[in-house]
Amino acid sequence: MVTPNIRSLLASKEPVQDVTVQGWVRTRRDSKACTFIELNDGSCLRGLQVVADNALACAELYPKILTGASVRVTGDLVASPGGKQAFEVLAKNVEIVGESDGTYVLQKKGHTPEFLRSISHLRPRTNLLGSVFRVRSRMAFAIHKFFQEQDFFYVHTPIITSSDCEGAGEMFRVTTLPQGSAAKPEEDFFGKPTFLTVSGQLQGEVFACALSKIYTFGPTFRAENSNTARHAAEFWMIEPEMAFYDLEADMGLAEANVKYLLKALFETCGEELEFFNKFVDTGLIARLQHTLDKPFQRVSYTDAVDLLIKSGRKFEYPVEWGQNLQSEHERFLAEEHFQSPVTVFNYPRSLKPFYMRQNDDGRTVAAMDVLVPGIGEIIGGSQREERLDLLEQAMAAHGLSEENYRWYADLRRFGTVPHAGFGMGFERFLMFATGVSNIRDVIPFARTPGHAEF
RNA sequence: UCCUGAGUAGCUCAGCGGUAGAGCGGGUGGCUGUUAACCACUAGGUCGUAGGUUCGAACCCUACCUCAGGAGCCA
Repeated sequence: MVTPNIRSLLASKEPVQDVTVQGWVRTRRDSKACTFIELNDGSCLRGLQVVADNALACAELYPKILTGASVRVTGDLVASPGGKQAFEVLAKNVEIVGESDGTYVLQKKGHTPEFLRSISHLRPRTNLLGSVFRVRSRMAFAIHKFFQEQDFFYVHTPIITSSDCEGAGEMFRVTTLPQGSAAKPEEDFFGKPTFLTVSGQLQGEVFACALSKIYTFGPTFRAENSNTARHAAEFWMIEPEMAFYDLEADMGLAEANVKYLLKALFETCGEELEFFNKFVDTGLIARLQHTLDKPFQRVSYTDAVDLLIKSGRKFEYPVEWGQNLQSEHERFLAEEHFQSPVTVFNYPRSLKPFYMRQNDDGRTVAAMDVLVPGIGEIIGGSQREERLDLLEQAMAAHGLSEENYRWYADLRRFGTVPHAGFGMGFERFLMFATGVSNIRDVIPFARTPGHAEF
């Protein structure tokens, strides 16, 4: 039996005879002649009010309809005399599909995100997490639309890899050898050391140098012992890679990508946005609208350093050309100076991995980071070094073996082309889009140091 | 990993040296087209764990655990 979801019923313009609706009870209120059940099936934020008369044969069940129970209701969708909803279901019959009891912990009142994290199996039933995960799904779809509409091909890069996207971070080892085994890597399952991928970029470049424009969108893994609200050991990343793109075009695509997603957000998640704006972050909608309306700011790393020095602001970490921009610096740029997302480009060569394209000044590379207010970096990218001699120099300087990266150098040996790409942290984007301040609350089941529940 | 703060009822919190409290949630009863419904009664606690100080510790001290915020690393 397939029954209409609550979203479609609430969208109705007129009464409907004989509907069946199923969902979970959010709350029940008794009245003299009837009981009111607020039903939610996750199809949308709002619930459906069910009015069940005490004269019905099923009335004896009402006391057992506690918060969290699943029920099936048949009745008519009618105009509601109550002020808070246009339509409600006047029940002819109510069945309990699955009971709940007084130990069900979710209440109609608010819960802290910290508590909800401890019940990840129940939290999708809350307004907050339900909204987050509806948004997550729609944004994932919008990402595919954005790239597919521009003739990008979706490439499935490997999860298990033997190559290290140098500079991306610590890797999780994948092995079938018993714990503490003294066996050599050659005796392991793959005959060599293997890891969970930290990035699909290098393999993405392979496909960009064949299909021209590609993107990956999948899980990536970092074994960093990072304990912050912005880091997870398992997260999803979007990584486009484009042949015949320079840094300028790369930055343009990154900015267009963010704007496209925000547009889709406003079009498909209006109800959820209103909810976040009310209960999570009261400045959210204004900030997102502002981001959508105005062009992203761009500033070179060198100009950004000047700007920070001239700001007169006292920073905990000194600002000096050649040093990484610290969180406080990035925050100053995005939140105070530009008050909008800002793309910082042309970073010192010494700070960046081997594959980034050397600029003519000899001391910077064609790298870029997109910084957004409140989150910091959500996108990092670069034009890749397409000149074989310079790539080999860079690999040597980073102590990488020519043997392991021969396939990567081959892309430059045979029909090399300028190309570029970037990586966007999907959860980072979701935090920006929802105002939710902890990455653990935009991932269904978060994996962080010390935690891999469920 | 480092710094700071916090752990009291199922949940959110008050109490901060002298008999363990409220709201919500649960139970019982009442009222009512209700909508964070309302009113009354009721059950529910080794005050994170282990030590210590004190006549007496939820409260002060120490260690550990957990969580949060900030930092580093990054997406």
